[in-house]
Amino acid sequence: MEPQQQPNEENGSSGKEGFVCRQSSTRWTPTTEQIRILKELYYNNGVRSPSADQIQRISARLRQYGKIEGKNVFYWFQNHKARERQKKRFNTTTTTDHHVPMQRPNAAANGNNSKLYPTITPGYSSSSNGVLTVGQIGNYGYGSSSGGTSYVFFDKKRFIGEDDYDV
Amino acid sequence: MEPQQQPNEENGSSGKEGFVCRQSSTRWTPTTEQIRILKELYYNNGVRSPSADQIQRISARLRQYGKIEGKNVFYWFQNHKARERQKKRFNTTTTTDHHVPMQRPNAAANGNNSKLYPTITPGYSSSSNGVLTVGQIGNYGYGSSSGGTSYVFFDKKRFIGEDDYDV
DNA sequence: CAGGTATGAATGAAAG
DNA sequence: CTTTCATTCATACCTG
Repeated sequence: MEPQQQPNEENGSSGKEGFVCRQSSTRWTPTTEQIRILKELYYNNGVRSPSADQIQRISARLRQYGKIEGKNVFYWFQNHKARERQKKRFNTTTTTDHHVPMQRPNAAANGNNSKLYPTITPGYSSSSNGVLTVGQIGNYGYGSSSGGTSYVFFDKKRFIGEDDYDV
Repeated sequence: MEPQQQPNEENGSSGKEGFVCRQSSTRWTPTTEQIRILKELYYNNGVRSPSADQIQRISARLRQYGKIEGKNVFYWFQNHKARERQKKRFNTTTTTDHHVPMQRPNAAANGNNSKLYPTITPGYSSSSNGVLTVGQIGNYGYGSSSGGTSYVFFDKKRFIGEDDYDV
């Protein structure tokens, strides 16, 4: 289980792109160094959904160890978080019965299960840049701020939930 | 970006759209035709945040190719736009440019103004509806200073409740 | 070579 | 508008 492939770390860093011929055409295959750093960020720093700003920085750092794009980082965190949550989802009600133990929750993998997320490190969040998304930044003139702006105004609930069905 | 090969594209183009095989999912699965049209609208006509009127019309048109609801169209545009922006965000550094470098809604429809979308005509179209579908131009519909009340007044129930009142 | 699993990528839906 | 969640597809890679 968990056949963590160890494709050497030659991929990009100092090795050659010998294998690149095959993989480059398709999806990104992270190197062990990249994975290590990503996990470090995830578990150590509590980074779970990095902002665009952080993604840029992370991908820039990881690029030292191999080809990588911003979206790779983005997806990695998305998936990692989602899968962790997904696995946990199984184990909710009733602790007695749970057959098909396909895979134990990686309790030891991260070790910090006790506290789950070691805080979000309240200090670092907005450290590097001060972008902070204030509503809509790119308000290019077709501003909606004045009138009935977004759809939220007309009852999102109605729109989606459709609780009411008047004609 | 969209190498997504939709394995089920016959959702309505070449057969009964009743059931595709295994579409018991709650989630809308657009057909290739629907996607093609949506992209056409997005890129050719610059439609990015269609108004309620437009949504209704678009969904009606797309319904020919498969089951679809207004909210699907709504979400599609929202997602498409958001993802395009987002992708750009972690790839480009937000250096310089603080002054409306924006993409105009691509009025380039000139010459390409085929009949694909019957109601997109730049002027207006006061048919029975009299909805006035602003196609391109930066004003995405709710720019009217006088009649800007469109949103708050339109019937959202139309989107979801639009079972088959049309035609 | 076939099968299974882990995981990158994509996107619909929705929350904020 | 922005961000996140959930689900699914596609594929790399391990295993027998």
